[in-house]
Amino acid sequence: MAEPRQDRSRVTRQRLLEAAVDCLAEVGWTGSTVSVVAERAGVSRGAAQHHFPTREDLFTAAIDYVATERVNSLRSGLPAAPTVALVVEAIGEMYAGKLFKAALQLWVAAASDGQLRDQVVPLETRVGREAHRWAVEALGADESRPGVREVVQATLDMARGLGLANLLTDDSKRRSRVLAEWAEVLERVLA
Amino acid sequence: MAEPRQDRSRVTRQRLLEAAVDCLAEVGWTGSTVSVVAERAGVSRGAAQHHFPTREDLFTAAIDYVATERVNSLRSGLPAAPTVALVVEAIGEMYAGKLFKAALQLWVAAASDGQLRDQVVPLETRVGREAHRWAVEALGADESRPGVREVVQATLDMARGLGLANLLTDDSKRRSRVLAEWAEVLERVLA
DNA sequence: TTTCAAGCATGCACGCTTGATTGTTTCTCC
DNA sequence: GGAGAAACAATCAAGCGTGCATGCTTGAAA
Repeated sequence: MAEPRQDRSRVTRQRLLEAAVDCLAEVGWTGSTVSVVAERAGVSRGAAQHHFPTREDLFTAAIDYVATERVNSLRSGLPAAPTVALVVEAIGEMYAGKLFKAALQLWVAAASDGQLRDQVVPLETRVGREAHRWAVEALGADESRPGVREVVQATLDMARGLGLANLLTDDSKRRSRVLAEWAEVLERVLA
Repeated sequence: MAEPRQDRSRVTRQRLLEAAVDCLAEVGWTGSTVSVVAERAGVSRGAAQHHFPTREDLFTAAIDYVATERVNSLRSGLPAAPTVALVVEAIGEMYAGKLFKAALQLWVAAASDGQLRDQVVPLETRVGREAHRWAVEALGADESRPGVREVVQATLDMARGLGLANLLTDDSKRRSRVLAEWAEVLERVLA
């Protein structure tokens, strides 16, 4: 899809994508109808249809948007004094926000939709790789030592699990306790 | 809902519930229409409607069914010689099967459906509690020691995260490596 | 055996979403 | 300033899922 020429168009397009992400996080995949997204974006359904002829077009773009935003939030989020505890906490936050909720909806929808799956899987592996690299760097981990790579991955997987637990109820208090304890264990392992 | 009088009825009802779980795991929440579930169960749509007048009735029963099945699979799954590695592996399996996939669909659907959420949350907390108790017992962990409780929870959360990663692609090889490494760490922590 | 209720099957109407078509406004470039 | 394209708005037909209403079949009790 070519880059639009008018500024107004770019704005509308951007608003549609952001609205799509918001809707994904709040009303889920099937709840995010074109009408709902358009209304949230403050544009008419016809306008949405102009930019994205089909619903599939809209959400393939939205999936890309979610992936890049998640990577961006990684890049800008490295704490100044990266103690292990702070890094672990940051990883926890990464799987607790709106973007994670939106991505979760996409994963689950993609699990039973081959078309969508082919869109989501490559982007998700890319995000996962970036997150891993970020974590290794932030933790100052030496991946050449056996087991270190797996423990870093375990940290990310645990954060994902905590994020999932945080989906239905506010699990932040428990998450903090678990992450704090994990940070101590992780620090000993990495030392 | 009263217990049906005829055996045939109980069988049909059971088949519908099992089909509902299968469909949840395979085609997702919105894909699991009454027609699809009924066809999979080998009964007509009318029969399904007789047992569960509305779709909501069907899936409220299915949610209960999933919860009890998950608890049952816990109870029957304790390894004979519970080394830490075996227990961790068993926990990993727990979040890799069909029941987990079905439950995942329910969680995500419940995230944007207040009605469903009220059904799912209490059952899920119960399953979580059972799983935690089972893990503590199987690991022989001493929860009176500070931090032990959190580490056990972290193990379960990590398994949940790994299960999520296993949703779109076959992640079993990576999971085995991560779990094996974590088992070693966990053993040292619990000692 | 008869009878009646439970179990089961079928068809229809309603609401919703999507994608296409057509008409209207706004911007850009000549 | 005007022509033409891009952006936006409104309406229509088609498909799908649900719920209801209506018959038919089976089994158990009198």
